[in-house]
Amino acid sequence: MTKLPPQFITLPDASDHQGVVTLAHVARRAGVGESTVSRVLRNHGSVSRQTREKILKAAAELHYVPNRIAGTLASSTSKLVGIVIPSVGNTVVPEVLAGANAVLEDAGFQPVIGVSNYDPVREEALIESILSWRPSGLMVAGLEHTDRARDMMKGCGVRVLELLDVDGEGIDIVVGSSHREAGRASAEFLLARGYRRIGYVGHDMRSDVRAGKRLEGFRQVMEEHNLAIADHEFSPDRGSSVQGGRIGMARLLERRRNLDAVYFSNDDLAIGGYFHCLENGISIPDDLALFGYNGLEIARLTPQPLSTIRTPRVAMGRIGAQMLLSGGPAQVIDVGFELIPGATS
Amino acid sequence: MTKLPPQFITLPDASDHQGVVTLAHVARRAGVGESTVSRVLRNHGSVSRQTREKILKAAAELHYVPNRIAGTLASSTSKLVGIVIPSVGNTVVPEVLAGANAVLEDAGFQPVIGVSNYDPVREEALIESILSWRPSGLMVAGLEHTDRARDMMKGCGVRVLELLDVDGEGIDIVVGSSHREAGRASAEFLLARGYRRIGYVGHDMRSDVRAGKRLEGFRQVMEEHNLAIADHEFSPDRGSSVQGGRIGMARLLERRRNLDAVYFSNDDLAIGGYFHCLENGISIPDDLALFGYNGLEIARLTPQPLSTIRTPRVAMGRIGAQMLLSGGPAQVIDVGFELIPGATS
DNA sequence: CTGAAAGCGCTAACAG
DNA sequence: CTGTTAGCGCTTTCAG
Repeated sequence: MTKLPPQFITLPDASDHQGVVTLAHVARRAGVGESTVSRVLRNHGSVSRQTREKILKAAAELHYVPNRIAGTLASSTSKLVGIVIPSVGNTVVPEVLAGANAVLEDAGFQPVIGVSNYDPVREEALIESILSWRPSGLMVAGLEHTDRARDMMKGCGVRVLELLDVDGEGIDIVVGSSHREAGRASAEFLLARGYRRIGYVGHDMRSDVRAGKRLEGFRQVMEEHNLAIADHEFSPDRGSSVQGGRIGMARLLERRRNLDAVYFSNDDLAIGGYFHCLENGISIPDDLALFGYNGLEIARLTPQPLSTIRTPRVAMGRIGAQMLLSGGPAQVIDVGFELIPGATS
Repeated sequence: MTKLPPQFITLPDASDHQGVVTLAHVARRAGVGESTVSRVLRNHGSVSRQTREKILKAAAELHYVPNRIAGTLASSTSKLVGIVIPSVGNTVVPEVLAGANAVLEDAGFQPVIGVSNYDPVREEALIESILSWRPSGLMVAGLEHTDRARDMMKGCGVRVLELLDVDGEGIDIVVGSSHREAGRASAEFLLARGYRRIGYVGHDMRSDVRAGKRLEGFRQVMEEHNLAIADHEFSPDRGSSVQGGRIGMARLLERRRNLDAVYFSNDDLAIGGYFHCLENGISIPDDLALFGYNGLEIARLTPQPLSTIRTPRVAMGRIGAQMLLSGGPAQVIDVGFELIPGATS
């Protein structure tokens, strides 16, 4: 129907090193049609050995780099996966990311990431922004999102993976562990060892919902034993911080000298608390027991390994990514956790 | 366990189309041309208040999410920035990333990342892969790359930022600090304090070139004083590891009981070594001095803060990203480093 | 096995 | 201020 005046049809000159090399350049240089080049470059469809080699040679000579933007638009199948993480500094996130990334890479996917900084509103904006790149999957942390964020994730026709937590309602695929149960297990462990006057050192609960769930579980068990957390101290920091644990610990002990155990919202804080004890000659676990969460490498290598709970973080990322790409049904996978009794309790 | 919502497609007024809402739908619904919609949605060009609102309303009603893939192709200006990092687990990378990400986000850019795992060949592949998304900038770690990787970065017409190191020749923009100088400064510091029998505990030098440069600088100074590193131990781990430092330290001391100081390739290893000493009653710094590299938070919060060198990592990422986006000339920025005398030397 | 042609959804001149 | 019209570079029928 529409025809271009012949004089406007200027096939790109293969020897033209100015603009970017396109598939058309390769085609022209190899003396074949564009579609054939496309077939060869994607290893799709059958092409004679001869032309294939001709094309490969031309592409190499021209230093051709395919334009995936164009490819994605044309095929409307993207090799992009969106990832929204709460933070990069956190020790947990990198491990989950590493597991996921390994799978994604093997499958030829490229992650587009956004960092929400534990802010749901920011997360919402990032999700929208990332969705506009038309990824074929989206990974987010946790189950708590703004209403609009949930709506977008539900309605965008893209597979969604929610990681790290199973306590709540998911959108599509959920891979994580129960933080409430982890909190319960921690309390049960400490109580079984005879500790009764237990304090808590945590960080900002509003931003780290999962730490809040652990505390909730911990409290539940205490109440079931007609006990309560003796005192608590919250570090103002968002997320983990050794310094926060150190200070929180100092403050807590200043107020309560009779505690026999302290439960920390995570290992970073616990290590801070541990250092405080080391420095102040507080004997562990005799004077005071410590319990963390995460199972960080460093916490297992201190002179006295920290009692803590570990989750299979790398596996979480791996499994999640596999499910995201596999096209299976929506489901929840609880990867569980492992309580590691250390020398601090 | 859970079931997939029966249908994703929620198009309030999908009179004639299947699939996702496009700009054309919005245009039709608002009764205007596509280009007008485009103008409004991008806040570009002038549109009457009336039609603008009509369009915004239509877009909202249809839950329109723009397709940036199409936009990028059409305008051939991408809001993607490629980032290739050696690892996610490393403490250094997240901080640089955080600095860079803050700038990128403010400017509306989305990072596409790849993890090379300290493997130059993998890095090369990632660079090619990421370049195929036609980003408007590319950030990589360090100055050492395969020849082909360098060629691609030079020839792709995209601004390139090399981070973390300035000892060598850069491609375009370089933001980092001198590792050789850091190594030299470390040696000078230890020598000035009177230490002479100095051992070294490091990790795989071939993968972490920058650690190798530090060691080189350290050795230079030793030689200038007619001294040599007494003994060394290499952890097989790629990158940092507390465990590696612990084991390396143990092995080193087994062989050499007369050392008076140990230089570590980074703080993670140094902390491992420190823990070994704590546990084995080795008095620091009287029996043995320790020196690291990185200035990690945790290394400054141990009962005895570690002597180490710190670089402005977040600032590095920030400055680098700013330069990458600003369109300025190619240049090298040495952000310097700070030697932090701790209590371990 | 290969090429021609019709878009993918959006932007960017141009006209009006 | 607004619509029309070509493409962006690639994939994908669909003929040959």
